[in-house]
Amino acid sequence: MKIGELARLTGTETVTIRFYEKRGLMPAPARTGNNYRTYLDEHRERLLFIRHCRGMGIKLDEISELLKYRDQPQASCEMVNVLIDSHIVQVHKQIEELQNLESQLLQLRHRCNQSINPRGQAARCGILQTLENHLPDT
Amino acid sequence: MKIGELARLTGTETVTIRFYEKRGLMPAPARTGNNYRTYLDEHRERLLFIRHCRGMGIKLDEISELLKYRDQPQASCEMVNVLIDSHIVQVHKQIEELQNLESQLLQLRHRCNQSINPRGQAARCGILQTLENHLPDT
DNA sequence: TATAGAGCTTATAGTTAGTATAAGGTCAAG
DNA sequence: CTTGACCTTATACTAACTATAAGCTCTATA
Repeated sequence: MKIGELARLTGTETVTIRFYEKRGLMPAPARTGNNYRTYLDEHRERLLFIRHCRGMGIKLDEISELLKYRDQPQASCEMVNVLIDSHIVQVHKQIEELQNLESQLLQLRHRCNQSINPRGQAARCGILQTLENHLPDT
Repeated sequence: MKIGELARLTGTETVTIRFYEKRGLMPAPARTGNNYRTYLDEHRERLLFIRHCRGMGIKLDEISELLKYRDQPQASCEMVNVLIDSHIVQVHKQIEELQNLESQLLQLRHRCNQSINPRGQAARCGILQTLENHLPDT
């Protein structure tokens, strides 16, 4: 199949497929006489694997790692667990940081002080003043 | 003060200060005879404003917007509210997406199947198999 | 047969918010 | 007089694409 069909089958942009090839995630496929890339089923499976990983937020470098294990069935899969575990920790940290940020933003938003700034002048904007002097709560 | 002192006072790298200048967030300051940048208190205040915004995850383009209102005290501050509100919505969406991702990752992790793959061979790795075929739960 | 449109090819630049590196000028202290 | 800290500029790199340009190939239709 040509790159367009592979793209359709996997929900991937053709440019992204070529990008993965340049990054070494996808092998350079055979070419037809007119220099078009031709893909086989194994390419589609590999690409789906990559896209599933991306859907989990796994980085391309880490996906390269995973592909190595996928390519060597006899290898130990211990590192796969390690990789996923550290990814989980990372995602959890991100969530906590964003929750923190959200509560700070909500506090900042409450500084709007519409009551004492009825004309809505920037000079008396409680939000701008807060950003000027310090972060809320600190 | 020179750039190094400004950097120390605001907890910003000197390169970042120059970067903000190039991006138009910080004005080009006066230069001494030896071509060193010289900053005043108003520069320090502006930079702190920027850093506080960055601490809230606000993008540089949005900070440029906020600085415009900061520079025009008579202007309406309505857009400030709008900007912060949309940022809050955005952060909330990110949190929800990451929570979704986390639960998917946890499910993936449970596919490890140590029991039926005691040697830990990649060929029987439940995680790799799951990534191969589909995302967990879908 | 000419041409329009879809699809393929490559290369390059832009996105975010810096960070890293190189190569060089300035200043104070030892 | 040289060492070290500090300043200057410019360029390239990060992640994972996306956008753009310029050009080739194939098929269908006028």
